[in-house]
Parts: sequence; C-alpha cells; structure tokens
Amino acid sequence: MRVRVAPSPTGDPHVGTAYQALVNLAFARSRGGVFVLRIEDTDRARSSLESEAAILDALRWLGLDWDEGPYRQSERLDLHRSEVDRLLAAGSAYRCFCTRERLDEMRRENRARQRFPGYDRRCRGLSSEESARRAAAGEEHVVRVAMPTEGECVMQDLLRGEIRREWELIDDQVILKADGYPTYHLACTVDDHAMGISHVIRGEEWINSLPKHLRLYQALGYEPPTFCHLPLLRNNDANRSKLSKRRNPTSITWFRDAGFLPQALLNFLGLIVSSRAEGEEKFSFDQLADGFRFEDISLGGPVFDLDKLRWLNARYLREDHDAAGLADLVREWSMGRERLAAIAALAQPRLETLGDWGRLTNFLFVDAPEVERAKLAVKGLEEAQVAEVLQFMLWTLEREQEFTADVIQGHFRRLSEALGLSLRDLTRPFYVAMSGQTASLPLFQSMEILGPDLVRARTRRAIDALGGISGKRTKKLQKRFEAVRAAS
RNA sequence: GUCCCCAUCGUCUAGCCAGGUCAGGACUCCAGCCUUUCAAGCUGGCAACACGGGUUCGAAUCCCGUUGGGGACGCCA
Repeated sequence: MRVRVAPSPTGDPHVGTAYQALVNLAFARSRGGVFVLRIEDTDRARSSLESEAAILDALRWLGLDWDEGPYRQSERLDLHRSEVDRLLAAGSAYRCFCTRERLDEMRRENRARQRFPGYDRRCRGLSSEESARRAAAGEEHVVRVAMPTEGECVMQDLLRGEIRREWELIDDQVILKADGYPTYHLACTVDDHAMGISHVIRGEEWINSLPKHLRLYQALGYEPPTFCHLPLLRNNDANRSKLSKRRNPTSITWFRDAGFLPQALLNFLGLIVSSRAEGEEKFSFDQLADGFRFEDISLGGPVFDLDKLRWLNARYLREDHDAAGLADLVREWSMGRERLAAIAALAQPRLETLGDWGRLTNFLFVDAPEVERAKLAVKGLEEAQVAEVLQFMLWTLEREQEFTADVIQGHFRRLSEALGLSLRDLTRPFYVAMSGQTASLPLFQSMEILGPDLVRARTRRAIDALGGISGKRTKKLQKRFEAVRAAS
C-alpha cells in the first residue's frame, strides 16, 4: 500500500496540504504503507524553490514526515514526454496547433451561448502526416488527449461510491504544454503509476477531472489505483467558499508565527478527519492513525473553526508542559536569536531603561494586538477610505515574494504617490494595524520581523475594525487597484 | 449557464449503510459554584435533523423532487 501527497510549490504552505498529508499518512501508518512526497512543479512560471522549501519545512514542523521523496516532477520530464509520445503513436492523443487567441474566442462564444465550453477538437482530425510535418517545422503546439465521444464514464470514489458522467462532456485536455512541460493530469497519472501509488487521496476539487485521469490510465495501459476525494476546508464567512488566504489565515507558517503548537493544529485537523462520538477530543497522531477509518470522514465541507483550535491549543499548552517547559516553548517561539537581535536593533534608540522593552516591543510578541477603531483615523480621510487604503496595500503585499523592509518601503512610496497621499498619512493606520498604537517602532522593519502572514492578518483585522468592505465594493475597488497599480 | 459533489445546533460532529432511544458529544455563548482578580476547573442552560412528496405500523435514517451550499469547466495545480 503506497500513498502520496503532492503539493505544488506556488505559494505559502497551505493548511489544506497539511490536511491531505495527514489523511494520507494516517492511512499509511494504519496499514503499514509507505507515504511519498512529490513536488508538482510543472508550472514553470509560478513554481519557486522558496515555496518548495517552505512546504517541506511546514510539513516537518507538523511532524508529517515522508518515507520517500521529495520527488520533483520537473526532474522527471523524460518519462512524461516518452509517455506522451506513446499516446501520440497510439492515436490516443494528438497535436493541437490552435492559437490561444482562437481558444479564448471559442470559450467566450460557447459560454455566451451557455454551452459546454470545451475545446471544439478542430485539430483532432489532422492527419498524422500533417501533424508530424507541422511539428517538425517548429510550429508551436500542445498535445491533447482524445476523449471518448459517447457513452458514460463510471468512476469509483472510496467515500462516495459510484459516480457517472457523460464522456462527451469531458474536454480533450491538454497534457503537454507548448513549453514542453506536462500538465497536472499527465504528470500526476504517469508519476502515480510509476511510483506505485495504490490509493490516490486528494482534494474534492479533482473529482471532475477523474474521467480525464481514468482515460489516461486506460490509454497508457495502467491499472488505476483507488481514488478518494476529501471534502475541502471552507472559509468561515457567509459564503463558505473553499478556504482561501483572501479571507483567512491559511498558511501553516501563520499558525506557527501566531503561536499555535504543531500538535494542536494536527489534532484539530484530525478532528475533522475522525471525530469521536463522545469523549476525548484531544489525541495524538498515533492515536488517530491507530483508529483510522475512511468511513469516519464526513462529506460536508468543514468550516475551519479557529475558536476550537485555540481551545485545543490551550489544552496542549497547559496539559503537556510544566512551567519550565512552557518557558522553553515561549523562548523558542518569540526569541529566536536572530529575531531578537533584529528587534533589539529597533528598540535600542528608543530605550531609556530595560523596563521600556515590554511596552515598546509587546506587539511583536502577540498573535494580534487590540486595535481601536478611532486610532485608525487619518485626517482628511473618511473611515471607508482608510479601509480602502489598507485593502490596496494588502493586495500589494499578497503578491510580494520578497518580504523585506526595503521592498515594503518601496510599495508604500509608490502607493503614496499613486494616491496623492503623504507617506506619513499613508503609513499612520498601518502603525495602528501592526502595533495597536499610533507611535511605534519603525513600520517597515516591524513588518519584516512580523512576516507576511501576521502582517496580512493584522491588516485584515484593521479593515474589519473599520467596518469591513462589502463584496460589491471589493469588486469595484479591485478594478481601481489594478488601474492604480498599472499607473505606478 | 452546464456538469459533478454535498446537506443534523452559529461551528466541528455522533446517529444514516443493516428505519423504532427525550437526536448524543465538543467549541462558542449564558448562568451558577470555586476563587484575592483573571483564567483554568466543576455544574447547569440556550441551540439542529433545509423543504415537499413517497415507501413503512413507524423516517434524521430508504427513494424521488425542490431549495440551498460547494466544486469543476485554463497551455494553474
């Protein structure tokens, strides 16, 4: 029995990845199986080594260690390409020379006519001679799978049982991009087979792609594994969309930085996977793995309840540590040597006695400071406008990979110019959002020390403190934001 | 829009597959006890089977429909 988790290194280590890793690992441990880690980095533009490192770190922090890997898909291109060639030779796949413009146009039309927006299969009829000739001539193309055009795809999901879908509703999916990299569908299928994965346990968002994968298994002559689609973690707001960093802290590093214990987070995720009828809700990974059963997973999308996590975390804090142990924990969390030195550098010029330290640096040692609405005010701006400014910066920072004081300062300068606002006025509400106070340690350096996760969470809190921004308003704002961004 | 998945307290859920208990537990909230304060702890309380049909002596549980929510529809994963 072999399972895997296959995150894509395109952003912060997501708590959903931890959730899936947890289920896979628990299943593996309960049956003496092997747990494989595979990095899905076939998106050359968005994948980064930093993100990959952060994911490995986060999984290790949680104690979700892998038995094999990490494998990188980008290092397995020869295999992927040769399998594509095999499909091409067998006529199960074909080259497509359609331009992106034509595809966009076609999708727009189909959507407007409320039809299935898939590819119209224009290139599927090309003769193999013409196809080979144009490819040899260097014409840009992708490779698509030829899907069956009639009948029904009958799938088995471990949690849901049988699922049926008309084949004609399945698109001729691209499996090899113009840049020569495989898409998820191909790479995942080929690698799962090559790595002997017996159970594919992944998020529910893949359920619609299962027919494509099944077709690939068949065309490649592979025996398909057992598939199991886990419900998606949801946001805690009204619409309950799938958990996103837009609205909630989703990064595993945020949980670490905000002072949660890895055991508590893991336990919390485990509670979603396998909740006890009654009795003890605090349990270790080993206990979870011990009694692991797929039947215990409920199919409704669970809302991530931070309050319950805090309660669990509190229990770990006081039940699993004595006072001395807790002191070690706090020191480790808040005063890593490097971090402490950075804070000292900011505090030193503002310190009269060591006793000032607490007052001055307190905000760097809490998960979130209290923010008074009145303190967020900026002279000459409405509250709503202040909220918008905060939102603009939040969007800017969400895209920023390099979270250093200099880079952050650059963003503030540009935004102040673009909005015609003095840097002083622009930064004022951010001092309050970050520290809870109008007078505080230097903003940009403080933000660097806090790190992207806490900065984003605090900015969001400040926006909420000002009454928030409605969904409608957000859309309009986003347009203006793009305009401002383009201009600056 | 089309297709797929899902539906028990505000939240996580037990019960459903093998119909028959005041629908159970936990978080949150409220009250009381304990206590130098606050937490913690203890005790108690508020709170749910989305709706409509069917099958049945009997439906949260089985079937159908409606509604609601989510997901997918990319040369992203």
